[in-house]
Amino acid sequence: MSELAVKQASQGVRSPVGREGVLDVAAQLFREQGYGSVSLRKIAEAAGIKAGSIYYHFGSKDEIVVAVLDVGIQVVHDSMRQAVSALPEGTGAEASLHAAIGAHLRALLDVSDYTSANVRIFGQVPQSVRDANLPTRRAYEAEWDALLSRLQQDGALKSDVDIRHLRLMLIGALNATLDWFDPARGSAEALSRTYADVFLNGILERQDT
Amino acid sequence: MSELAVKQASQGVRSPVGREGVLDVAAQLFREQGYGSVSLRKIAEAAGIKAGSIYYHFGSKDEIVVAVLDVGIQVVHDSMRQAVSALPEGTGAEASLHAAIGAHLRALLDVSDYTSANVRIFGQVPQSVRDANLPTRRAYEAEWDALLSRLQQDGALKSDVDIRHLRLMLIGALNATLDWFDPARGSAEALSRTYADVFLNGILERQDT
DNA sequence: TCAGTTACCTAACAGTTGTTAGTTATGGTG
DNA sequence: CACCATAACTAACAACTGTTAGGTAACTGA
Repeated sequence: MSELAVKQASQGVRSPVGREGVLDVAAQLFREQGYGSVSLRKIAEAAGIKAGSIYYHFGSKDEIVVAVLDVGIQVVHDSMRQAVSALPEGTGAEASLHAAIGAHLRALLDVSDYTSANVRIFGQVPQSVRDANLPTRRAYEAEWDALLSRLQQDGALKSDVDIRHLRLMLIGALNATLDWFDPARGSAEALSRTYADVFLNGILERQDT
Repeated sequence: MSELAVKQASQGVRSPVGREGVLDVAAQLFREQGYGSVSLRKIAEAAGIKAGSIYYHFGSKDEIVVAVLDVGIQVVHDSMRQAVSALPEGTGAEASLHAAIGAHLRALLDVSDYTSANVRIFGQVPQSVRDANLPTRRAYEAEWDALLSRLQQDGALKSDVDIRHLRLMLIGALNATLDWFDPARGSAEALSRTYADVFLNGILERQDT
């Protein structure tokens, strides 16, 4: 039984788990165990209900997965947009990129089971589920492309780097941290500083200065 | 039926599929479809034999997966080590890193179903299987750490970058290309040039020069 | 009080999974 | 020829999967 299930059981009157409760538990299990080894019965047990009851809230397993994936992108998208738009006007490329990278990493590593579940299981999920999540994904990608294009047009980024490529490389590197990052041994904050510095300035020792 | 199965069937005398044939087919299916949705019956059918027959060559499904994962690392490890050791003595950091990155990307994107299967399914596989693959993995990681340390000791890399972090960031970014790279629309060769340049020099436009 | 809604439960279904035991055909070796 | 290892096959198993139909208890508004 999950914490949620225990909590429910210890209360005299157990309030309904509901659609949201099922979704929360599903996101957590997907993040921890991946898509393939999380069955509806596992989700139900962790939520403190029976498997059949899930069909009161959702029409199919795919419907749950799609919902988790969509929320996962929305959370990181909101986080990133808010962080960037909160910057004072005329903020430089360095600070802008650092803010965006920090927001992405925080959502992924600290804040949201939904976002980490998305990154973890997107490649394991049936094609139809992936397709359903695509529009939400594209919107987030467009946000990044807009930011990077703006910086490039300001002359802050090299004019010969391809924006799409750069975005794929950047987000790919950020998402890969999920495989090894241990929040007990480092902060997402410090990580984002390292990543921003490497991407902005490279790792080569320079003769100038 | 797979190409292999068809090939076998069209020959009058079908030569045995064997352990190797099963492994090849398994690697290809894992690369294409991930771990969860590839059953022993799918592997068997693609190989042109029946599911039960697989147990003549392997003791369990896990044993197949472990074998695929190990070969996948060995291939990319050999490729990378050979590329770097083939360089003339005194080769600079730029060329060394470019060679290593190129070797990794070629193994991942062009050459080996085993390597791409490894990257794709490692995160989907049971803990016990992951553990069995760990020693092989560590050896490859050590090869990278050795290369990066050497470059740093030569004074070519900034002295304040953490080697382990850098390796995780680099390999993470490289492996992430598997999710979107289309060999029909670009070469792994060109990709490795882009990646090496970004990591070495960064994306910031510079005032100097 | 009573009908309606909400949120669950029970029990079963058909299909798929990894795995096993026992059998069979083939080709080389004494 | 008989013998034996190789490499497969058939048929079944128990467990687990997503899913469905029908039932039940508790709260809500009239």
